[in-house]
Amino acid sequence: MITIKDMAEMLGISTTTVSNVIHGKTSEVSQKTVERVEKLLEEYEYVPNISARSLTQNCSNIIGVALKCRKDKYTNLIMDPFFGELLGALEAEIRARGYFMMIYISNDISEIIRNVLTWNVDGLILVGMLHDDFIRVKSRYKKPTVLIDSYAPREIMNYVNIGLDDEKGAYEITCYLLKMGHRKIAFLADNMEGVDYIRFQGHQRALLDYGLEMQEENLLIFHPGTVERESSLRELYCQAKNYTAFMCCSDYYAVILMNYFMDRGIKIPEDLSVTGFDDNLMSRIVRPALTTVGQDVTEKGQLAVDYLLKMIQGTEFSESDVKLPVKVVIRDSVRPVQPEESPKE
Amino acid sequence: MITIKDMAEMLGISTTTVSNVIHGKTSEVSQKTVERVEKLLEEYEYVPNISARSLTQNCSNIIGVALKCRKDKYTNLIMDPFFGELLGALEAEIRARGYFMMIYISNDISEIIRNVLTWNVDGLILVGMLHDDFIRVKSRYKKPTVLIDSYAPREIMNYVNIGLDDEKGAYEITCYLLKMGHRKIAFLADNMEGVDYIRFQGHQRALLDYGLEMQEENLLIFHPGTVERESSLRELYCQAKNYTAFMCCSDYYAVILMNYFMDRGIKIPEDLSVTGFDDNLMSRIVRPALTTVGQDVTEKGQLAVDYLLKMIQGTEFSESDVKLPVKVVIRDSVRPVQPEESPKE
DNA sequence: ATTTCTACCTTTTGCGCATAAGGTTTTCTA
DNA sequence: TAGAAAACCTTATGCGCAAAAGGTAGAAAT
Repeated sequence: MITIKDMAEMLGISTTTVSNVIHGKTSEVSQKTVERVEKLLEEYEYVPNISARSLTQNCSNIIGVALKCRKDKYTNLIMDPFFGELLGALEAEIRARGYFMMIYISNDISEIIRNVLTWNVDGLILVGMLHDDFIRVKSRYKKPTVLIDSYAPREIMNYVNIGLDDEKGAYEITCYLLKMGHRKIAFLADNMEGVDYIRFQGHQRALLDYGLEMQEENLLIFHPGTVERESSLRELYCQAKNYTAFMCCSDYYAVILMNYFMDRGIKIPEDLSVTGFDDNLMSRIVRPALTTVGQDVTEKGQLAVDYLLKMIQGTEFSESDVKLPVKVVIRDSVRPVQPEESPKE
Repeated sequence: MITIKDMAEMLGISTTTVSNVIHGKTSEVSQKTVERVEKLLEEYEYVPNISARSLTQNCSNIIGVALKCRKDKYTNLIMDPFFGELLGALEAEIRARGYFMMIYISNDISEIIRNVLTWNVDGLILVGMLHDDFIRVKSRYKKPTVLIDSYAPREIMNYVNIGLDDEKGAYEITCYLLKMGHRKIAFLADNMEGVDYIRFQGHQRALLDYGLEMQEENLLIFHPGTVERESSLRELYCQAKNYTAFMCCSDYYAVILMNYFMDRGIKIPEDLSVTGFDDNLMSRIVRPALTTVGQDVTEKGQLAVDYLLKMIQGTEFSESDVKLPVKVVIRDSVRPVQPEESPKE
């Protein structure tokens, strides 16, 4: 690793001059000197030491990305492909903008913030956080922050939230189910906060439009990491006969459930219809292909980075809550049903 | 952000004393002073500035992870869930060991190495690299490096390679197909380098054991990012009738292909058997569930980090090529066939 | 009573970089 | 031809931290 000082000594000039060449301030350096320095830069493949630069500039060029994601408890694998997809989109955009990406897969926001401060990270992207995740955050945190698919108290930090029009997505896919004749619909969610709650509201609105009311027993909540358990799935299986359709808040849940049911003889969509949310790779790959709510993950990632850099660079903008459009993607996991038809055994 | 200097001034003591308390060198500081400093550390939530520490220590506590992965060209999404799974495993282990993780999704190793030097990264984990990826690397690169599922020239860097016993895995799954009566087997790979080539060798060995020889036309190569194309899939579809089984070098390829075929009326496994490699989430979720070669991704990630830290800390060890065990996971995508039976139309 | 030791501090230095401030020349302007 | 300006340098400083080296008391050892 050659340093500016090394090169300055080799050429018998000052470090300032070398630094000026590196930063293209060639108006202050003679053509001849520029060439001599550039030759060395090439020859020794100079790369700046960002730690040092970060010290003087008080910024690091790092963007921290924190994922709270469905991660297998024992194996630590990221199971839901949605997160991988999003990560790819974020990474591409962050790099394209000349920044570095540091990731944390955790939902301990205090820990994340410690890391962020430690590294003097320029900005933070939080994915999938809920209100409760923020309660342990003591200090008021002031770094530029963008949330994706999250729900946070406004008091604690100034942020832009990038999400989907979840209410509309849930409304529309519920309408689709209703239009297909379904009346006994189970709503399967991670929790009753954050995006899942918004989706629930959309679901309810659709029901009301059809003169139905949400019954409490139709709301099935399985916290992250529990739906995969045999016991949870068996419980769902036992309840399946009460419904003609399951509306799930993620493709991941939908697919897990669908397979468990199918393995036990429930025919989908003949006996039971299932819908997802996200439109990730899985929904296209399972059979029957999953009817779900589609989104543009690439755009989500790009927008997140875009707003974050605006905040970092101090560009003015007014949005603080961006809702990306959403559309129902009809595939093969829902079949029409006579409204009066009761759920099959 | 409070600094050591700030606190030293507030207490009217030197920065060294504060630093000593922070590092637990309390034998050099009076109990009373220790307490005064600790009170401030708490109160102002001191976090060290790692950029500064990195400068003095000449190490950064960052581990760089570079993925060369099947990424959708236009959307930049990471499509193969295997990478997400691995990323989760790596992140957990890296953090558990007190390091930070910086990721690059790219196959431009020169660029990666630039980043690594710039950040003074302590070590590097490269995933899925091939020999050719290294040709543009000019300088001899000396940082501790662990490769996962890669194939690199030994001259250019000193590394530990973590992989699977690919030869055995391919051998065994081929034997399984042969035992089931298959004789016309297509071998579908990303390329003829790296792990895919090793897998090919295992495949060939199995064929030889059964007195068969690999026919050139049975080797189907689709470079990353091309197999998803309609034209590639159609080409495969046209060739399908020549085979009774497709052996794929990844679950991703297998699943893509399976679905395309099934959508066009080919019954799997009745008309055609398919096998994968990796055993990621998809293989469990598709129907028919995919018969594939299983591995322990968590262990792969843990071992990679483990060896990397050994290299970083200078612990002696002798391995330079670790092959993790592999086992055939039999599911539902292969059916027995009469050896004399010719491929179905 | 002198020396040695220990407990507890501080001063100083430097990591690599950026930049403010300060020099010379040489060239231009009035 | 004096004075200003431009062109091209250098010196000095500090970011936050760690650690080597250098104190200064008072207690213990000789």
